[in-house]
Amino acid sequence: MGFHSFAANTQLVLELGLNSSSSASIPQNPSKISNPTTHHHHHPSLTLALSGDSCGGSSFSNASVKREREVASEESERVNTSGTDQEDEDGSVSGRKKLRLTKAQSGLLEEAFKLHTNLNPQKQKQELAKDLKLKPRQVEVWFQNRRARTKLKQTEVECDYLKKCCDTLKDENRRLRQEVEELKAEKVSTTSQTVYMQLPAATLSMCPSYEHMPNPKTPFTMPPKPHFLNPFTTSSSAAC
DNA sequence: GAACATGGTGTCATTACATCA
DNA sequence: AGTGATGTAATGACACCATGT
Repeated sequence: MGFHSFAANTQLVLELGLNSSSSASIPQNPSKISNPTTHHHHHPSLTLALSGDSCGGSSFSNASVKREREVASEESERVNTSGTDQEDEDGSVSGRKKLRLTKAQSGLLEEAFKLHTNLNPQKQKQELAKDLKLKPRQVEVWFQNRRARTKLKQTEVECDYLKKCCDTLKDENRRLRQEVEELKAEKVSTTSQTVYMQLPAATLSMCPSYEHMPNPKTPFTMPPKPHFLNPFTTSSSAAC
C-alpha cells in the first residue's frame, strides 16, 4: 500500500475519538498494538474452549490456536443460526454458512465501533456478544471487517483527493507553460527590435539558450503569481 | 537476563455466501 | 428464473507482543 504512511495521519480521525472508559485497555494504534494491560486477565478463553469435544485435545501449538478460533466460529455459527430465524441443517457440513446480522445487531455494533474501533477483548467483546446474542468470535470478526472497511474507505477518499490535486497541478502547470511561451514571444519581439541588431554574431548563435540561462544583466522577473501548489500544506490555495 | 514456547490479538488477502438490480 | 455485481461474514496466514518457564 503506497498510502500507508500518508494515510496514517488522516486515518486517526476515527480512532482518536476513543476516551477509553475502561481505562487503559484499548489499543489505540491500529497497527500492532497489543495492550499490556489487556493481556492475560485470563478468564481462560471461555467460549473459545467450548468446542473441546469436536477436536479432541491434542497438544496445543501455534496451529492449534488457529484451529481453536476456527472451531469456535464454527460452533458459534451453529449456535447462532439455530438461535436466529435461519434454518439449521443440523450438522450437515455443507460449507460455511453465513449469517446476516439484524439491523439491531449491526446498529449496536456500529455504536460500539464509534466509541472504540478496537475492542477490549476481555470485557467489551464479551458484553457485546452477550447483548447481541452472538459469539465473541463473531463480534471480533465484525470489528475486524469493520476496520478494514473503514480503512478502505479512507484510502478511497485519499485517492480521490490526490487525483484532484494532480488535476489541479496539471492545470497549473499547463497555465504556467502557456504563460512562459507568451512571455518568451513577448521578449523576443521587443529584443529583436532593440538589441538584436547590435549583438555580435557569436551571441546570436547562443540566443536560443536564453530560456535556460537568463541574462544576469537584465534579470527576467516573473510576475507575482502563484507558482507551486502544495496541497499538503496549504488547504486554501488548491481546489482540493 | 536471554532464549524459547505458548497464547492472544492484530492486519491483510481471500473466499464464500446472501442479496439485489 | 438466471446472472453478474456488490456487500460482508468468515477463514487462513502471518506478525507482534506479553507472559511463563
